[in-house]
Amino acid sequence: MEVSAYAKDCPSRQILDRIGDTWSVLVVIMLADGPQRYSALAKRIEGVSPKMLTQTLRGLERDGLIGRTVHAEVPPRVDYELTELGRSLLDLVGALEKWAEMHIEDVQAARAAYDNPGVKV
Amino acid sequence: MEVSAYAKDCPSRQILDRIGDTWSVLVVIMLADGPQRYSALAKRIEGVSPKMLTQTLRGLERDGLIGRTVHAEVPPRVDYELTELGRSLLDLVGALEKWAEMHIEDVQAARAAYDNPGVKV
DNA sequence: CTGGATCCTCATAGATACTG
DNA sequence: CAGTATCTATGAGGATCCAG
Repeated sequence: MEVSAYAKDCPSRQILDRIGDTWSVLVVIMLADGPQRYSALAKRIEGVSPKMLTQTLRGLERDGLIGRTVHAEVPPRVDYELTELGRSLLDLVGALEKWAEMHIEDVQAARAAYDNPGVKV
Repeated sequence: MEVSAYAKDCPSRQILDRIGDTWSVLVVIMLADGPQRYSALAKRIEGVSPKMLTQTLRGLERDGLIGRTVHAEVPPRVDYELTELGRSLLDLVGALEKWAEMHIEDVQAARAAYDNPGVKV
């Protein structure tokens, strides 16, 4: 079997690109608490710029993972919330966190060993 | 709760950065078949440059996900194989593929709808 | 054969300032 | 408030050459 990095139609690749994105997963996790306003997300997700937040939200919205609701008010108010599809993604994120917690020590130990070849040999 | 993109000590973030990497997951999947030579990997993974392949392999090796065996032969021969830790990652990749297969149609439909706002409204 | 070293370029993250 | 417009710099990644 051969694999192609250009197999863009590969489902896994598409999902991987989305969750591999720095901000997407953070936004999804934030929205797990319930609907949030743009400014709330901006505040809670430390280090994100307006540009990246908007870009991330648009991407998630396009993929049908989150919904966007504009309230006709002054001042403007926009709420974002997880769709059913988005919530299903939480299971995957959960599995990822679980694996990470279970194995992170092994990984870090391996890194330490790799970076300090001389020690304890 | 606040999240920080700079929470580099967050296990999930570290794992995400690794599997979000374009080539890492492909290499891991390739190695699921058994030990492989550098040149075999280079051939099977379409589009990867020697530099990126080496870089990816080093990263995976550093994280303890793959093992590297140099055979004292001429011509040189180097085998890569999954470690136990690496194989455990296959479960996670499997979960990801499963989610992707189950929901990719919804995602693609959402994208189509997003990209063609006028249609069927 | 394996892969290190170097150079280059193109994409994009991020900061900042501005607007409906 | 919720973004958009613009700019810059960083760095991921490709191509190439070379060495053990």
